[in-house]
Amino acid sequence: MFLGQYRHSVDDKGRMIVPARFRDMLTGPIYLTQGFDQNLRVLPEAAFVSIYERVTEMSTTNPTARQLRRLIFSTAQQVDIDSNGRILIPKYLRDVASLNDEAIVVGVGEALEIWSPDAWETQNQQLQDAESNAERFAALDI
Amino acid sequence: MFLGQYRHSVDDKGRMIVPARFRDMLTGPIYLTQGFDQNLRVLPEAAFVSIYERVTEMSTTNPTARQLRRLIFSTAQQVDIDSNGRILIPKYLRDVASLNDEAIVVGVGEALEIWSPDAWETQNQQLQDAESNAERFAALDI
DNA sequence: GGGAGAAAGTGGTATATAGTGGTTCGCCGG
DNA sequence: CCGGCGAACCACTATATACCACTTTCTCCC
Repeated sequence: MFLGQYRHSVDDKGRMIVPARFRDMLTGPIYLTQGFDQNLRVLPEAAFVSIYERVTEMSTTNPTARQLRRLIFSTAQQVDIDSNGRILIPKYLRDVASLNDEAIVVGVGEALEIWSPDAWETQNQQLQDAESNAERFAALDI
Repeated sequence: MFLGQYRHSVDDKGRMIVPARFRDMLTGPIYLTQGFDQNLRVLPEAAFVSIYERVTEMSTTNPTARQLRRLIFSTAQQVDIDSNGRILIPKYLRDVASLNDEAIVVGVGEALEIWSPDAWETQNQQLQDAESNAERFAALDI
């Protein structure tokens, strides 16, 4: 289970540390994909396969399904953790998320998200809005 | 069952004592999450897992679900009790609850809450207001 | 009621490891 | 054959965590 948030540097080659807490949960193949909110997602094999299956069984004749499929697979990349615990983020994915020299890595349960500090700040503002939270949580009925 | 309230110091590394009364009830994994009122919640495993499952099964393509997932998981952390009976509260969670050098730990039945002294004072004022209590609690029909 | 002992609470220090940056080696292209 | 780019390796620095020692408070026994 991926939890918490971390700030890490991205060097000019696009290398970024995977927070140590997450590393032992990422032993198998890792998939890096474009997220839905100007961010990136890091998926362990199981999570990626489950998305793959759901998207694949969607109708080919549905234009939206085709677009979703393109979005997910054309931007996806299988990456490895190097001997120092880093992954290499391809240039085109860094551009998608506007990553420069720093990134915020966020645990969201079964996956990770990578954000530019600015985008995360904006996102966080929204998340800390107490009133909307009341509505969000109401759906959960905790 | 967690009952009562305690005042404890938080050192500059974010370490805080778990009141001795609560410690033997917190043997398994412990989860620290953001609460609903600028406070933190300490949950035993079972309680957190039930939240995890409900949030995880929500759709990835639903923006509200994504935000809810971020809100809950990015502000959560699995923590351990060290050999001295303390837990380490990550910086971002101390910020959420405005914790500096002291915290109030409150038992609320199946969980604990951690408050900054100021926030607790405000909360306590409300709780001690007998007249509005009568009205508010009447609506609950216990 | 007082004293002693044990447990709870606090703070500091050292060390392992996480994190960062640089350099070299190899491969591919010109 | 030479040059450039990319990837892996290596070494250093910073930080987090685990360990240790001390103080204070509470409880039990005399």
